[in-house]
Amino acid sequence: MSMKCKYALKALTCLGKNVGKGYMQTAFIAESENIPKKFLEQILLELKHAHMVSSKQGTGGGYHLLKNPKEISVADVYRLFDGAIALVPCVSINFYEKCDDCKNEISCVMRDEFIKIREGARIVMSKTTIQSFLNASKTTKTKNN
Amino acid sequence: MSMKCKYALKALTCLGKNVGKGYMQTAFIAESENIPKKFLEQILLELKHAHMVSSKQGTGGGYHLLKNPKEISVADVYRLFDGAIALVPCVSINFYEKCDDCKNEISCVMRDEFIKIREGARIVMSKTTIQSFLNASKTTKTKNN
DNA sequence: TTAAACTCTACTAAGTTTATAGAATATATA
DNA sequence: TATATATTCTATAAACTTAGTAGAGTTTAA
Repeated sequence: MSMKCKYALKALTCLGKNVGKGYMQTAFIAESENIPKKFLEQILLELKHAHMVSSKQGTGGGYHLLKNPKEISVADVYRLFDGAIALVPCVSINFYEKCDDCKNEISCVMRDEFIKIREGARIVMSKTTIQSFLNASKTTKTKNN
Repeated sequence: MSMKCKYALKALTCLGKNVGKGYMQTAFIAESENIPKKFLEQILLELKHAHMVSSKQGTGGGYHLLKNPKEISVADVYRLFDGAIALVPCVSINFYEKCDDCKNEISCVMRDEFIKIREGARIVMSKTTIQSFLNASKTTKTKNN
């Protein structure tokens, strides 16, 4: 996973703690999550364009979640920043491409197995959401923090 | 997955078809699997250094599998060429590294979830072996080939 | 009017990927 | 022994990706 994608997940989780409390600024998220501010600006903008967050400019502005934390999965964020979950493009659901080196996709002996691997990853990445991270912070974690 | 890793899996499967039939040459594998020959040479050499294949130089030489196809998993080959299966280094079993941006690993709210995601991928990648690909080629696939 | 804060595009250094090139070494066989 | 075959090993390079940085512009509240 790229740093960009990881930063996005951290930023979304940070925003998830603020639901119902108005706008949260880039500078605040950057500092609390240890993310370079200018880089985070780009990331939040991409999340906005993907309709995961909403923003307001000017004094008192910032970002807030546009979706329920339960409805933003690691799979969604991964696809946005890093692309396909599948190991090879020819078994990708959302980023399908023909493999350059494959003569015949139907007769490829690896394809069916790669689909199983994709499903293994896809299912667990779809089940894990921003809410999963928020739940973790409510248990023992906060005591040691 | 890198092309290098995919080529390695294809080469190993090709060698798997030849078990008990002596040596198979790089040039033959390159042509039947559509892999650039000089690139494949490097890959086979790495597989040799990892003790997955054995080789013999000179006329009539080539490569053969050193392990049972059942004992070479996609996870093994992936780790050799592409490194960690985990999405983030701090939850990797074989390639552990501290995350630069994490202040405290214990209190990280994403870690436990990333471990679950790693297990989803790791288990299915470990179950899938060169034998799995060989089995696929024995069923309907060969008819359409 | 000014300061705060997001918006947007361009750029860049470093690292990775996907090869290619060529010389060296080992082996079988004529 | 000479030759062709085939692996071994290291170096190099072009293209692409990643992880940012820079800076000018726009919107908003006070």
